[in-house]
Amino acid sequence: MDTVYTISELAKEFQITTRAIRHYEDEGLLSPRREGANRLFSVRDRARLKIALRGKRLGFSLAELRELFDLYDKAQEGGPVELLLQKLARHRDALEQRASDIAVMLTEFEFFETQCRKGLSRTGRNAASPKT
Amino acid sequence: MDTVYTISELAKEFQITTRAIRHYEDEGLLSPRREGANRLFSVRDRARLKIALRGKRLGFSLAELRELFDLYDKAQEGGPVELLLQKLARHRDALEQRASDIAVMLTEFEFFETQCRKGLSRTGRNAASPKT
DNA sequence: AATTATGTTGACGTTGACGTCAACGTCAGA
DNA sequence: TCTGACGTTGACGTCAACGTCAACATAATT
Repeated sequence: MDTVYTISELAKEFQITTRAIRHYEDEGLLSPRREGANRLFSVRDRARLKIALRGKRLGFSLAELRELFDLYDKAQEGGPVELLLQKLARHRDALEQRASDIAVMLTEFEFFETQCRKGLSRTGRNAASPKT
Repeated sequence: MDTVYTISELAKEFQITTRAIRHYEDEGLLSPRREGANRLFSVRDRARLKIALRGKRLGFSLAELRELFDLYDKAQEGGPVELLLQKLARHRDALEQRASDIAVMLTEFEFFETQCRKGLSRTGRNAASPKT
């Protein structure tokens, strides 16, 4: 299997526009080969797109995602491993920050929900709602 | 204590500009009272700002955050609880989606890191890098 | 031969989230 | 009194991430 995808196939699969995909290419996130003028996306391209969309949902910019992909690429070649791991660490820190943010928000939600179910206790609270 | 904050105090504390804070007010995320023309932020405002910034890091738009705050407010009043919980559920789903995204990315990172440390095994892999 | 589906490259438009002035008020301190 | 330091309201600028054309090519269908 040497599976390839057209631009509209990927667009349909991931629920995005072809325009967006072309934009991601412009930004260096994808590099499909060409058959004439037409783009042909490999399994690898598809995987990167998936990763990119995941990253986007987490608020990473296209530039940051490009950085990340560059890391992946450089690791394939071999080079200053130390530096790679260091950059990776920065990305992971960003991720763990987000993980912690999510944890906090989820507990806030829990709180809110129980408050809500509790028949809306008219206990003159001031609240920004959950806690600070 | 009836602590209040000036705009620049909050700006300094959260490492953002006063412009950003005013913008959040324009978007309905904050509603400081006024002393003359000057804004006076309450503890509640501060809490909301904190929540907002956390939300932003997770890729929520200001509009979405406003929605969330509206939920909180409506719960304080009392009303169609069912609808509230339903809307809240949507927000929580979005959060849990992100949580799962993070989990995936973190394992990808682990993989990448070990690959990287492993002396960069020149095992002709193709890889988008980690897995699909 | 004409239509339809799918693709391409410009290039300008839009939206969100602010940045960056300008022009002005207010008040404490030298 | 004058200079900062801090605040205000416009209003235009900017940047990212696409949207939305137009104008065209190619290939398969009818």
